[in-house]
Formats: sequence, C-alpha cells, structure tokens
Amino acid sequence: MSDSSDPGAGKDRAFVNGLARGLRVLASFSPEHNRMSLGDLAKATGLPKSTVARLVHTLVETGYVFVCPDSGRYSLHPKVLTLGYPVMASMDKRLVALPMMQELADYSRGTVSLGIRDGLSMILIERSRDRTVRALPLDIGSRIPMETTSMGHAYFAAAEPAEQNGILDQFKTHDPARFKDVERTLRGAEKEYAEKGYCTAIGIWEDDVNAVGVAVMLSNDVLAAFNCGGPSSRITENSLPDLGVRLVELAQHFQTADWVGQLPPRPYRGVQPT
Amino acid sequence: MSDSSDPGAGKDRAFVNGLARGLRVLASFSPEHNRMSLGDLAKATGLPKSTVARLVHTLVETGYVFVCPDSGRYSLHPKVLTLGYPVMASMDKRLVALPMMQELADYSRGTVSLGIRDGLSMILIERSRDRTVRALPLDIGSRIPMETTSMGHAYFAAAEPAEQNGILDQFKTHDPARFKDVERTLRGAEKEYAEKGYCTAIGIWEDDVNAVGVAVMLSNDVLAAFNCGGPSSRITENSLPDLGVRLVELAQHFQTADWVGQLPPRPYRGVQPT
DNA sequence: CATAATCGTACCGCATAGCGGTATAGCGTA
DNA sequence: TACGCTATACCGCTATGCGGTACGATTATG
Repeated sequence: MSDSSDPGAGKDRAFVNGLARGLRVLASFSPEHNRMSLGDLAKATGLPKSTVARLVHTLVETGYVFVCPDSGRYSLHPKVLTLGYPVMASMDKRLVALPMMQELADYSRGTVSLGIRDGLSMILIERSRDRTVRALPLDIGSRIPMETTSMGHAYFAAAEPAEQNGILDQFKTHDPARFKDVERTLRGAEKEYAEKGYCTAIGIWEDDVNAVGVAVMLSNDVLAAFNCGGPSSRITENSLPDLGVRLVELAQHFQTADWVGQLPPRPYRGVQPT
Repeated sequence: MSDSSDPGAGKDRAFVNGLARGLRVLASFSPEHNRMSLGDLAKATGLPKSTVARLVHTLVETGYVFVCPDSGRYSLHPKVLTLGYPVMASMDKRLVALPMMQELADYSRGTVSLGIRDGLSMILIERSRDRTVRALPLDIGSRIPMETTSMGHAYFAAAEPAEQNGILDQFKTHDPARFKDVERTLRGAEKEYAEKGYCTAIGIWEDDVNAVGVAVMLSNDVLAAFNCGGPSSRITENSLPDLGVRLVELAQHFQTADWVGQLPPRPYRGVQPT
C-alpha cells in the first residue's frame, strides 16, 4: 500500500511504477527550480528519499539528468530536448508560419505565439517577438492557462463539441469552485469567436496584458491557436480589432499555404544519440 | 539474466530498469517514425512485446504518449515538450541572441543556429533563417554531428582540454575505424579556430552546404556554438570569411550583452500540468 | 566551536512488481 | 479461409525495486 499519490497506480498490473515515478522526477524540474538536491526532489515528488535516489541515479546513467560540477546538485540535461524533437518535427507546418508571425510581431510591436492544448493549458510551440521590445517572450514548451488567455479561448471556440465538453468536464473535476465562471467565460469566448473570427483578452491573464487569438488547423489534424499580444502600453485596447483582423488573415494565409511544396526532401540528417 | 542490451543494467542495485526502458521507448520515436505500433516499438527498442505493452500503457496513462484516434497507433504527446522547457528556460540568454541571429540570417541569406553538445553531437537550441529562403531550418531539439559541422568544430575548439579528451575518447570507443580521421579533423579545426576565430566547414556535412561556426559561453557556464550557413548556392565559399568575421562579432556582442538588465522580473507564469 | 541540518551514499530484508513467455481475439488483406 | 497484423489477457517465477534506517562528510546556524 504505497502512498496514494501515484496516479494510475493501484491494482493495475500493467502499470510500471518506476517509469511513472521517474517521469515525475523529470517533470518536477521547473525554471526556478532547475538545480535540485535529492531532498528537493523527494519533497517535490512526494517520494521517499531512497526511491528518488534510485530514480535519479537511473536518469543520470541514461543521460537525462546530470550533476552540476560546481554545486553538486542535479539538473536536467539538454538531452531531454531531443525527446520533444519528433513532436516539433511532426508539426512542420508551423515553420511556414514563422515569417508571417515575425511580420505581425514587428507590426504590432508585441509577441505572436502559436500553441496547442494539453489538458487545461496551452503549450507554446512557436513564438516571435518584435525587434524593439526588450522583454523576453515566453519560451517554447511553456504552458499558459486556457481559461484566461486569448489563445486558449480561440482554441476552445474552435474545438469540436466533444472536445469542448471534455475540457469543461476536466475543469469541473479539477476546480469545481471556479467551474461556473470558467464555463461562462469560455462560452462567451465561443460566441465572440463566431461573431468576429477572433477572441480578445483584455487584462484577464495579467492585468496589463492585451491580446487576440485565432485558431488554426495544423497539418495532421491537430488544432492549434495563434495569439498576438503584449503589455497594454504597446498593445492598446483600441488596436485589438485591427490586430484581430490581421491575425485572422495570418491564419488564413497559413491555412491555405502550399507548404508541401515548400518542404525540401528532408532525410533525417540528425544523428543517433551517441 | 535479462538481455545485455540494457546499458547500465546488470548488477547495479540502484538502477531502475523500468524507467530506463520507458525512456528508451520514448526516445525511439523519430520524425519519420512518429506513429508506431507496439510491434514497431518492440523492434525499435529490442524489448519483448509484452514488456513494451506495459511501458507504453504507462506512458499513455501518464500522458506522454497518446493513441492516434484514426490509425490506432501510438504517438508522442506534445506534453513531452514540457519536459524540455526548464532546459530552455535555463538558457534564457540565448533569447537575447535571437535578434542578432535574425539579422545575420537576413544578411547572409542563410540560416543561423545555436547549439550545445550532447555526447558526440550538437543539439540545436535556437535557430533563425532569412526571410527569403523557402527551405525549413533544422528544428530546435534536433541533432547534428559534431565532427562534420562548423558548429561542432567551433565547439570542440573552444572546449577545455579535459572535455576535448573526453570527446575524443568517446569517439575512439564509439567508432574506432574513423577515429584517426576525426581526431585529425578536430585538431585541425582547433588550429583554424585559434588563427581565425571561427571554423569553416565547406561541404563536409552535406556536399552543397557551407558554414562557419563560433563558440560562445551561455550564462550558466555552458559552452555553446553558433553557426551560419546554407546551401552553396546562397552561401558561397568566398563569402565565408566575411560571414566568419560577422559571426565572431555577433558572438562578442552576445557575450558582453547586459542581459540581466533585459530580464523582466518574470515569475513563472506557466501553469501546473493539469 | 559546537550543534544542527543538510548533503549523498550504503545497506538489507521483504514482498511484490515487473518480467516475458505464450495464448487469445479482432481486423483487414491476400 | 488462412494469414498477417493489431492489441489484450493470463500467469507463474524471481529478480527487482522498495523504503525503511544508518552513516560520514559538508555546510550552515547559533
């Protein structure tokens, strides 16, 4: 009867606990906790120290974690990036959007991002910022909440009813207290999207951040969404309709782009992970 | 006495086999094999089918793999991208290089990339291409070999002797036949780098690809390297010295950039992986 | 300077979790 | 109909991962 914090564990004969726990260790790293000791990891994962020691040892052996030479703490090895590479590659098409995104970023003096859904959040898979802003954009792989961002709203609005219901159900079980609000917000976003073709988010994610969002279909039937936004000092509320229209145009250009013709015959030039 | 194909396995009491094997399953996906059946995965990993079934089941439960609705095959879930996010974030500084990279990409009409070492290859962590080229750049997270690329050469040349020896040793054990050649090449690159400040690679990776490379130090004492290159039709051999000098300048600007001042107080706005 | 709180490593008995053989059921194809 | 391919189910065995607890070495605290 191990602790009940292992999701999926239990009487499932086909569930490899060690694997799931190891992944939990990997996932417990974060930007502000990127150098962790065994104790930190134990606390973060809720696993016994000796167990974490074994898992970390394995991760070090396999090269996904390394020991910082100076601090002696553990850190994610860049090798983990290669795990995500096939995912990125399977979404080739976003690359043809890059120049368009850059153009709109320059025009709007803000940031343009592209993201897909995971659970109740959106994961950024591409981004570009205008060249004058000093602030750094959110990075590829980062998550932003779905219910408070224009990207998430547009995604929800464009999703099939079945997926919408799934999302709402998930919200219901995950955060029942806020569910009513969230549902109203998302349904409202759906309405706005149907009317205007884009969603606006005026200071609902961060007080001083405005943005617009538009959904789009990636090559392999994966739904995604663009957003274009930034601090209210640069992206004023009044400019949103203009940006919304432009983002819709961007999405249309992207959608109809003959990207297959653009693809060079690209053998996998990469190298086996020696 | 399980099969000997498990690296690190054996009499190591602290090695969690299930975890290592699960990671092997994850790593066996690739851009051209991004939808695999159990049999495929079994073949790719060399593990028994039933074992793979258990591991995949666990990966599905934990959300890192999903079943394609149409084909019924398994595919990496975008969630794996979030594993790499802390790595990207720990290399914040590369983001201040982005505008410079874009500028040089436009100027050279080629591609500018930034990469770090993993084993005997370089992993791309940032890239930008000029706006006129139709070809897609190699993606973030992809690997290119160290011994045949200007990026790899520059990296090797700038590495500490201890690391250099480690790399060479690794080559020796990994590919003894080519070792002599590789050593000569890398030592030559070191010499060139010492003289010119950059490394050139003229058609040694791909016949019609020319490039220059320069090493640079990321914030956290992680060595990295830029390259700038492209097809010989755009990046001619004659233009390499010019691009080399410009890449050196880029690296210097990047190196001395007061990036801390550029960083906004950025709390982790991301969201827990609900 | 001593106490305290880390750090990582090591040990070890126990129970079970994961192993991998083999067998089955469902599709689509030849 | 027989075949190849899916994925799934079953099951006995034992190696394997578990998680206590203990240790020596550092580093921080008072």
